[in-house]
Amino acid sequence: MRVNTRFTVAIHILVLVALNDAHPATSEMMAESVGSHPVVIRQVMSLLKKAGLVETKNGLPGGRLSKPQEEITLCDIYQAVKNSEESVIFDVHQNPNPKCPVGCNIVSALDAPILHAQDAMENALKDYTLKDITTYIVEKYSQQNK
Amino acid sequence: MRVNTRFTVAIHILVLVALNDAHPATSEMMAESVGSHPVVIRQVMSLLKKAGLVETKNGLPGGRLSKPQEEITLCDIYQAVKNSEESVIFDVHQNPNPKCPVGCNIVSALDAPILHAQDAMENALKDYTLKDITTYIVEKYSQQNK
DNA sequence: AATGCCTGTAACTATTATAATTACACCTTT
DNA sequence: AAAGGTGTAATTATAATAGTTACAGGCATT
Repeated sequence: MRVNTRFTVAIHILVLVALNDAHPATSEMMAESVGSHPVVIRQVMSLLKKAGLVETKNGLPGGRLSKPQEEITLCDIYQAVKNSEESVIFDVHQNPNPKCPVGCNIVSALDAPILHAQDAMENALKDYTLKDITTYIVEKYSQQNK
Repeated sequence: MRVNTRFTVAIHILVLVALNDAHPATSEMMAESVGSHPVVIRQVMSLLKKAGLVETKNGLPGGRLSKPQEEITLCDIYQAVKNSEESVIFDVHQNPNPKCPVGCNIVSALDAPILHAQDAMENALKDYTLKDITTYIVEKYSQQNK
């Protein structure tokens, strides 16, 4: 698997939880759907839980959404799984020369633009809710089985 | 140094080129300002050259901008240094289970939102030009030396 | 209350992207 | 021709992150 997939894995998990019809899926079953490892599922689930998007009970398989699907945006999910390292899309190079007029000011010069880009990205993610994703998947699937 | 810093290194280089006052900087000098290795500078420079943002002559130190600073947006720079891998902010998990209704459709379900977020980010980068960055740096530096 | 199945999480390993570096052919100026 | 630079391929080192192991603890069924 590639890097940085926690975000899409989180969406995948939430779709499974949302569509879960009374058959609580274990982390092992979810891992099979996602194509990953049960512990990865539990780790991501833990982040989603901390963010208040999902509720689980220790020892019991599955979980359920804390809010209606329509109220969970992809931005909420993104913020749930991002860590502080990733909190900004771009990393600024670490060791610019403080003795150079450019080197000593490049980092602060880039603050605003990078934040602006980050905000724009997160706002764009607010245009989609979990409901949009589940709806797409359910419709696509029913077409495929027509 | 951290990952993914090509973008900010590229900006740093272009600022040096833009502010370069008749003293062509070698890749070694630039590397000292950036806090990196001369070859990294040449590699990034090569990408900027391919993107038509900068002109250099083999064998000769330094280079010069192909366009006025006002016409080079941070988006232009971003697109110059991104590779196809990074062309999308988020990687989708690679092995969703094709036998699962969710697994077989999650990737295409995420296409639109991810592209939307990517576009929003790139558009936000268009709000800043190289001129904005150099102006900020020059002003900040002159304040510091008042 | 005991067993079995599950979660939660810490800790470790493997993988992989990317920065750093080495090496060298080729260009330019003196 | 010599010195000093670029361009780029190839290799190594580093670090982020996915995968995995291990295990303590919760819950339900018996």
